[in-house]
Amino acid sequence: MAEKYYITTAIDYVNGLPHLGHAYEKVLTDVLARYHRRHGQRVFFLTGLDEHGIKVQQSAQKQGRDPQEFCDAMAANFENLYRKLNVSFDDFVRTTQPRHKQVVQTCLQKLFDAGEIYQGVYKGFYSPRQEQFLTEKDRAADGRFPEIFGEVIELQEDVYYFKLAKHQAWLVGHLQQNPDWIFPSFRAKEVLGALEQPIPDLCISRPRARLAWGVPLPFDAEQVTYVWFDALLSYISVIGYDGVTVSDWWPGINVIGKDILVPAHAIYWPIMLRALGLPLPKLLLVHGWWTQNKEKMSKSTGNSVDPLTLIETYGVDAFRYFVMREMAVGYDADFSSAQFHLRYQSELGNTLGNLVNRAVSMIARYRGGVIPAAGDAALTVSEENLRCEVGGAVKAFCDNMDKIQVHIALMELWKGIIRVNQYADENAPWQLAKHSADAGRLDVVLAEMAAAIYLLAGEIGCILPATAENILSQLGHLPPLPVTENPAWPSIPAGTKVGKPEPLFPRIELPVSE
RNA sequence: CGCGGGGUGGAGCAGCCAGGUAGCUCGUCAGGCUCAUAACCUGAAGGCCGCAGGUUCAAAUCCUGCCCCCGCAACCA
Repeated sequence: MAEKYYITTAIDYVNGLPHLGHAYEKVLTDVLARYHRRHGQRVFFLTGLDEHGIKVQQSAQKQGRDPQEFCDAMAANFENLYRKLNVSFDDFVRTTQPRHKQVVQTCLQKLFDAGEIYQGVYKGFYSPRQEQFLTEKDRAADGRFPEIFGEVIELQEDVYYFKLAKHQAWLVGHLQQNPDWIFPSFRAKEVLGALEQPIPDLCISRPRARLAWGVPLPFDAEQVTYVWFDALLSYISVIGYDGVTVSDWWPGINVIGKDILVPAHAIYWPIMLRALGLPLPKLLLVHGWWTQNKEKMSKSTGNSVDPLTLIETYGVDAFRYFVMREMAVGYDADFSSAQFHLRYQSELGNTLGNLVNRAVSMIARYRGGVIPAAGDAALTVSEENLRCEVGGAVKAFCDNMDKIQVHIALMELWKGIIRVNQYADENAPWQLAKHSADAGRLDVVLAEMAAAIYLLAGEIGCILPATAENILSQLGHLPPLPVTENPAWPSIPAGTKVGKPEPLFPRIELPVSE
């Protein structure tokens, strides 16, 4: 039985439009899912949306819509983007789906019965105008609450709490004993830092009167669950959890942004799972943020990047390539459209696109479009070196993908692509074509180039699925190859006819605004 | 002394956790090629890897201190 690989993205909150950060996370997760699939593993890839909460309820109200209607409309934006990004998710969870809500209720009841949830009170400053509790952070410099909150009153509510504090020591121990549980490792330091302070129990409910848009508590119809308790369970709800057994997909890998590591995924989530008697995720893969001109992206400063515009201009694979290549997994990276354009032009167009184009063109021109069959006997040291080095590039690609170093994996893979360009120049098939005495040699060189590209298309397909398909189609509709560390040199069936040479990444004029 | 990240040839970045020829894209200079998307290939110039100590046969990489830059927090259910 093939090894299983379960991976999830964070579920995005629908109260806003998807941006570069959302797109990046989905592509990263998709790349890992595709890699492991092509590696022969059984993969389940889950993404989805977080749709409950006060913000959604208020936004829906403002538009005079039913919350579910509002969610459906917003969900379409996300799903649309992810489909355009070629994100190969196996399921799409929405926290408003009955299949999810049912599991949330099961978990709540189970934890309530086990004494992990108890009733308490919450007291704080409340703004009726904004319909929200205020915190110290909301105070202006003079200590008063800003005008937009209107009259602020002190309010007390009955709510339910989930016991976090009693699990704190255990969690610290887990982090210390499993330094690789969070990737990159420096993120674990932040968690341990946060855990040096005592953590209060987590309030997990709201009175229904104030917040109707949520999952009702099974043991108190006047309350609904709030925030993370609902959202985090999406990682196990749709793969199957009945309160006793969880689907064998679990545990999996949770891919998240650094903003939701502490406290949600590194504190609430493991403690929830422990209280439920379930294993912790295999890994928390924490990625960084995109900045623009070194500043945090935000709608208010008008510097947010719209992935859809980039996809329309450059194509989906250009976008996927850029975000994978530009960001060192785990760290922040800066987005610049000049850099995007540069990578498109040089690495995609000149290095990869042009290689495929020249190879297919030569086969068309010199061999009537049929990829020549060359026997192994005719091989020279030039082919031996090529095979060795392209094979090395594939291995380096895999090694780095296994370590989730996607940016390095791409760099290594590109060394293989460059090597094929070098091979072409080294053997100059356009010269061989001038003399009939060199016909045999020309066959070998053209076949070798085609085979090398065929092999590399397998790895390319993990990152750039549409491009890989395009390459295989231009090479005569070859079937995709699996990805392995030590691949055999591929053989192409005799008589395979190449397609019409089409540039993979046509040159694009820089936008005038640049 | 709050927590964390960063400071690497002209630009932008990898490499650092698992010490051992300083890598990638662009730019510059010189040459080659003409199959190909004005693309491709070769060679060269250009780095005291923020500063100062320490460990080591060996440090961009580990340890200590300092200087800049950037995020996150500072009783946010």
